[in-house]
Amino acid sequence: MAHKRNAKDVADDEAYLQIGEVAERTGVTQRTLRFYEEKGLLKPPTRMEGGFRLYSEADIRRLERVRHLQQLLGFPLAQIKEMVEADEVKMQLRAEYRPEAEASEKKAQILKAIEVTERQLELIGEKATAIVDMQAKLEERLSTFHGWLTDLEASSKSTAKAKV
Amino acid sequence: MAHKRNAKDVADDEAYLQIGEVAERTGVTQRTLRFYEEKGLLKPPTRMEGGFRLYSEADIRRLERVRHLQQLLGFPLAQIKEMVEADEVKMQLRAEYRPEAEASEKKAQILKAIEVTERQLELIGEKATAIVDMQAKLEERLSTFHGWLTDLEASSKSTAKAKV
DNA sequence: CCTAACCTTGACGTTGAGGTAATATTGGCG
DNA sequence: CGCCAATATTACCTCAACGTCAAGGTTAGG
Repeated sequence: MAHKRNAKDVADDEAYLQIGEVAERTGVTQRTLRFYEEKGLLKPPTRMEGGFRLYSEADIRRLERVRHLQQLLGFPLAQIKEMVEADEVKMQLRAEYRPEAEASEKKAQILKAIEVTERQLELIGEKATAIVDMQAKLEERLSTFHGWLTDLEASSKSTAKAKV
Repeated sequence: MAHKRNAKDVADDEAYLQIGEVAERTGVTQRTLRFYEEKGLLKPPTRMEGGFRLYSEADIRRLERVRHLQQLLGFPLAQIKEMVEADEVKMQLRAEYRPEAEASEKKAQILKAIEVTERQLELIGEKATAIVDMQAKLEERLSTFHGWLTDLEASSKSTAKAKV
């Protein structure tokens, strides 16, 4: 009940997935995948001759980072794009990091990565403190309520005692 | 350059503000104020005979809670509405809390408040952990990069020494 | 070669969160 | 009073982030 199948031609093997499979596996609609690509959140995947998109595991990991950022942090896609791109740069760096490379060049790259990371931290920072504050406030209120409750039970018990 | 003025009639005095003043004071546009009202995020303020809106300090505090939730946490207005309403319920409770009231009734109210608060915590909880995790991960990476940097400087220094 | 299932691009629709414009009232100083 | 800034209401516009067709190309088993 499915004519699709092994779409491995590009570099042969490597387990590429078509858009439908990705959609099913990740819960993201095909429309959204194309949309994200259009918006630059996902880089254009490789294609078969016919034009069918073929997603690599790396593509899927990227997609999942996007979704994570979007769902849990609720940032606008433009910002998410920034962050994912920054991530990509850092990955790049990690991969290319060889102690034998030219020192000055490496230093520049690392400085860039530091800059990018600091920017990301900045973006997240205020939200983080805000949300943690909020959480604390709510927990405090909750315990206040629980306090009232136990007060209440204590007094009702003493009332009961008095009646007996 | 402004014909507005003391709009105190309702219960006389109390320092009500017209929409324009609220807009200026809070940085929220008039359109947004009306929009929030329409969406139930703000309760309809009192009006003058002519229909001009008059906002109380309480109205403004509510507005500021809304903005806080929206800007810093980025929740959709529907959820913000939920939360603000819940807050209102809790405030109500706090105000009405008199140890002399009927015990069973009070208990029910407190239980309600606890339920509402727990719901809010639930909404926030996962976001909180996610964002804090994220922050931690970024900070870890940052220190990794700094580590690389100091490694680099150390080795360049030793190279220099060797040359001398 | 046929055909079912899958995919492509393109265009238009929708919902959330407001902005902008037009027209009608209102409020209060001179 | 008369004027005119401030408001109210109504209606349409925008932008983001997709949803939903429509019309046709692609893939691969039979």
